[in-house]
Amino acid sequence: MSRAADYEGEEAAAELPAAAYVVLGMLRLGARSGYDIKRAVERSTRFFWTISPVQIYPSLKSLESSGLVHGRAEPRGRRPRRVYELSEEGERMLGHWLRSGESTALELRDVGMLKLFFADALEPADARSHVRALKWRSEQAIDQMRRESEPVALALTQERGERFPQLVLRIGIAVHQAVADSCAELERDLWKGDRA
Amino acid sequence: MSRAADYEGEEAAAELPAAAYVVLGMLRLGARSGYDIKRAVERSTRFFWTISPVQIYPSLKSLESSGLVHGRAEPRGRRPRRVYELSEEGERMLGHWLRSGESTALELRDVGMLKLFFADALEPADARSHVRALKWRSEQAIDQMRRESEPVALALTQERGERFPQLVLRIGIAVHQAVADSCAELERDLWKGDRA
DNA sequence: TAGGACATGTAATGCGTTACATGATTAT
DNA sequence: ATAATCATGTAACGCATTACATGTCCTA
Repeated sequence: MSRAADYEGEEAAAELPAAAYVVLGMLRLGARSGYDIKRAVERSTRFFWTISPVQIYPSLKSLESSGLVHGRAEPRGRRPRRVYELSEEGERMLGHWLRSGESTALELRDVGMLKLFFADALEPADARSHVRALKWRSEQAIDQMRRESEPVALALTQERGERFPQLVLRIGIAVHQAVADSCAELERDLWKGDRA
Repeated sequence: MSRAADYEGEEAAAELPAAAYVVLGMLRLGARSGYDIKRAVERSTRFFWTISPVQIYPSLKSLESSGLVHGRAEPRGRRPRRVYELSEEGERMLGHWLRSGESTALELRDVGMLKLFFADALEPADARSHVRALKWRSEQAIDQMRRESEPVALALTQERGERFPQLVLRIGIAVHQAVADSCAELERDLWKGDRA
């Protein structure tokens, strides 16, 4: 029940929330349970799109009740567990969403950058430490992508011929490298500026 | 009234939503009316943090009722208009938020990248056109930053000595340049891959 | 036998968007 | 006269987060 009604519609023409497409997409990439999806998100899309576990399970239910996924119980011992697979309609829905991208408005949300934008209100030392923090954060991100995401993406390429997870990862790394480099440069400039 | 109560609290210790800090920050940078803030956001923070006009006016009211900003009516002819300025408490609140950044989780949301992540579900031609769209989008963003944001940021530096708007803009341009470059590279690789 | 990973939820709250609405001033 | 810009809102809705809750299985 819950929100199922929102998703239902004669021809499944209604738009779904982004989280639902993440779920559909992850099922398509081989995830079977809600937990699988949660882990996959943590290791891949997290860097440019997060969804929390709390969204995944209700979403799966809704998608099932509107026929976009098929689910069946598959308990492990006495522990309940439900596995899902994409229906043909689900596949179509996902494909439609992917192709409808022309209008995708540029969207990039980052509180860290927002804070830096207003950093003239801070003492120079605090501002510099904020820049360092941003740099560190991006370096950490690159590190994690290499350690956690890259192996998964590589496996997807080799085992299933899915190339894009790997390619998007490359963009993610490049973006964070750009942030890290810019921050390093800023740090130098700020240091000079404050000495002069 | 509306949400004023949410913001109130004995010592203004409660956290504000991010939108409120944008408002405070923009007032600090010289914006006076809600409309000023709206324009400032469109020309600057928009690239990494958007807030809509609908958030600005209620936010100003709430901030006023909790003493973080002072407002007074200043109509232009018969057209109503209200101007605001940061109070000392508001200044402190902003500063506190800016300094509390240690825990800022990495956050970057982009539907375009999300779609690209799942683009193996598309025909190669569609996938390539999506990559081109992403590239174009970043090129446009760079263009706009140079044309619209840079002059504003420069003015802030020269007229008020505020350096960070300009510096953050540099990061923004670098990020989009990285995306554009990555996409160009992807395009070539995809082309090769599909021919082979 | 205790801790960590597996597995799945509910309830409350509120932020943010979408759609709608209104009217004054200035420039063409 | 008409359009664009200035200026400020209201109402409804729903996604998404936070906090909380529960229990199983496996491994050291």
